[in-house]
Amino acid sequence: MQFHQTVNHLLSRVATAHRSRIEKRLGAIGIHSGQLTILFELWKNDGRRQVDLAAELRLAPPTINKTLIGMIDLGLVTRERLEDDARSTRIFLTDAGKQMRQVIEAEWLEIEEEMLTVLTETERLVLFDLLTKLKHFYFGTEPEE
Amino acid sequence: MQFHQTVNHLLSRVATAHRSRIEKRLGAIGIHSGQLTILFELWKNDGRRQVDLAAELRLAPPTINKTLIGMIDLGLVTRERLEDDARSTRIFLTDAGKQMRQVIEAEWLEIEEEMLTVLTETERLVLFDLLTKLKHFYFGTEPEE
DNA sequence: AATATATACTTAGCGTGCTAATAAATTCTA
DNA sequence: TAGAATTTATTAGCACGCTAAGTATATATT
Repeated sequence: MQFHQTVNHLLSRVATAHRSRIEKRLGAIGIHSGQLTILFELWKNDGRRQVDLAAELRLAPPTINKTLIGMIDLGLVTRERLEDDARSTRIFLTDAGKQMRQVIEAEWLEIEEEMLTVLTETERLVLFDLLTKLKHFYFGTEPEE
Repeated sequence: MQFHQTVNHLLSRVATAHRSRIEKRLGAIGIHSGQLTILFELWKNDGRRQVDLAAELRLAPPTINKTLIGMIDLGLVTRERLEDDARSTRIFLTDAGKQMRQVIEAEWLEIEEEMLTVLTETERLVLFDLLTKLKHFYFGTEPEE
């Protein structure tokens, strides 16, 4: 059988290379891919609970927790216990975390453009559509955003 | 800006979910995704040097090294110093490593099918084509296999 | 031949993902 | 209301990716 000719395998290899490239580009800014994933969520909706971030991103609670520790150290976010439920914490962007958006936005679009140089405009749209379908498969959702 | 509407972001999220799913499925067999990546290469071409595996897969030498240690522990491969160059080692599949192929082959195809249930036959082919182009971008190669 | 450079593997340490197990707080239920 | 079950965050520990630094061997240079 041709393992190498499965979407499975192709996606795996491309994904690793993709993340590696993103890490390298973000590294210059002083940030990591997992941190960015959370920043994206907070930029969209600040002050979420950890468990809600985890659920939204389909990541395990310990993953969120560990990444947040790094982000607190970097001064990107703060944590606050809820008053009406001492189990939970809310995560808030600091000014630094908010301002980071400008720089990352530019970098993110550059990465996007570079990656898509090998595709035509039509192919980009098709790829976006197909990845969206896969995301719905993995996330078990209907279109939302 | 809509970060969430970039291929970049979509690919990142899908990739994480994809790997997570693969890990879960392979876990039942007692193997991990990084190990499988190397197995794929060895099934195609046994007895490679570590540095060649790293180059072929675009992974850093320490990554290969660490993963191989786990595979040796599992009894999937063996390491042998080259006689004519004591710096290098060749990696050989054990019988266990060879026989593993049967089980994984079946599992791999199942995962492939499940993932692609959300796509039509045409979409599958298009996705394969687009991912191939991205792979060439990241790997810096022309079609080879 | 002696030194310098390059190559290959290894070790140490980090971020991102996971599961399992703990601790604390809340909510449910009998 | 007391005890049980659930929820939330955390800690510990693993695999997989990376870079930086170290060691050993091979090759080039002088």
